[in-house]
Amino acid sequence: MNNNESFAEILKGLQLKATTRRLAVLSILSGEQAYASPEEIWKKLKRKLNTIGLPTVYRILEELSDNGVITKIIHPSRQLYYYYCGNAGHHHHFICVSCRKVEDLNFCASREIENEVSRNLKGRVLSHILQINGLCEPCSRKKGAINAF
Amino acid sequence: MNNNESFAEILKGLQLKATTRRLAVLSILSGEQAYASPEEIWKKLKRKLNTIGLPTVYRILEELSDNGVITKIIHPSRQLYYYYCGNAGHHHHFICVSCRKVEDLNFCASREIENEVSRNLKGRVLSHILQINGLCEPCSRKKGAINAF
DNA sequence: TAACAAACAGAAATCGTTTCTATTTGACCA
DNA sequence: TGGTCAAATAGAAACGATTTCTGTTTGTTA
Repeated sequence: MNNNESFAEILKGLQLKATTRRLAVLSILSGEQAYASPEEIWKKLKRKLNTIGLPTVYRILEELSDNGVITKIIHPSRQLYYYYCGNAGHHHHFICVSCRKVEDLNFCASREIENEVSRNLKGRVLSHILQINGLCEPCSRKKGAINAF
Repeated sequence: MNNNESFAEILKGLQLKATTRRLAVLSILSGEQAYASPEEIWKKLKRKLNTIGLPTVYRILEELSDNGVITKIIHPSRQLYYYYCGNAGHHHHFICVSCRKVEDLNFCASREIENEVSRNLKGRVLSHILQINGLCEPCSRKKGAINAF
């Protein structure tokens, strides 16, 4: 239960109680290879815990996302996806409009954005979303399906 | 009715009938200084037309957006905003998390994105969303309201 | 262990968006 | 210019993701 201990410390640092639900959410997200919707996460949680409500999952994901423990991304068909980014660092995503696979991108333009905003708008950047929609390599070989959304 | 004539031509080019509703939507969006939600646009339309349904507005916005006549942007609180981009060219947006004002940014990283995606993922870029969330200059002077969403 | 605030379950509400069906409108042609 | 037909629309209803609400349970701290 090494993981659970470190998760408990993360939560403690955020002044959040280390509850069974929160630890279970972190445990599932950290084992996730890709992205998952609140509902998908909820379904996996139900296998581990006797009971857990979908509203609870939403609340926990929101808390963790607000605190930068996980990241929320915007999928074009408007469901929200989350992923664990504990030590992955800030990066962006490529979403295939055909098969809906999500891939990581190393590219980040945060410095240019920061410059542009402070120079021209005199505003303050809190966060940014960069998301690329396109066709992944396998899908780009196939025909059709470009207007998937 | 100069505008209406050119709007009619745009629609004709897209093989869409130049209906009263579509022309009215284009007329309103082209006069919009900022961004508007489907519902806001609908409310303005109701002043001009005796009847128009909200589903009709959604459908028209979707059609125009699909055809690149207008652009859809994603607001963090998940409402969709649209703006007329007839001759404005491709650009991105800064959204103030406090007052929700939307400002244009000249910055665009499309070349870097293109490079990154074709080199590392061997995929094909169709579109991208870059959206910066932060505090606009007036709001950054005020206190609080950072966690507006 | 007791006490209290925080977290939670489950039901229900909310709200943006979409679907469905009957009716109307615009484009084309005689 | 009027007739015809497919496209477009109104209005009601459905949908589905997310949030709110209330009473109950859980974790923390002393």
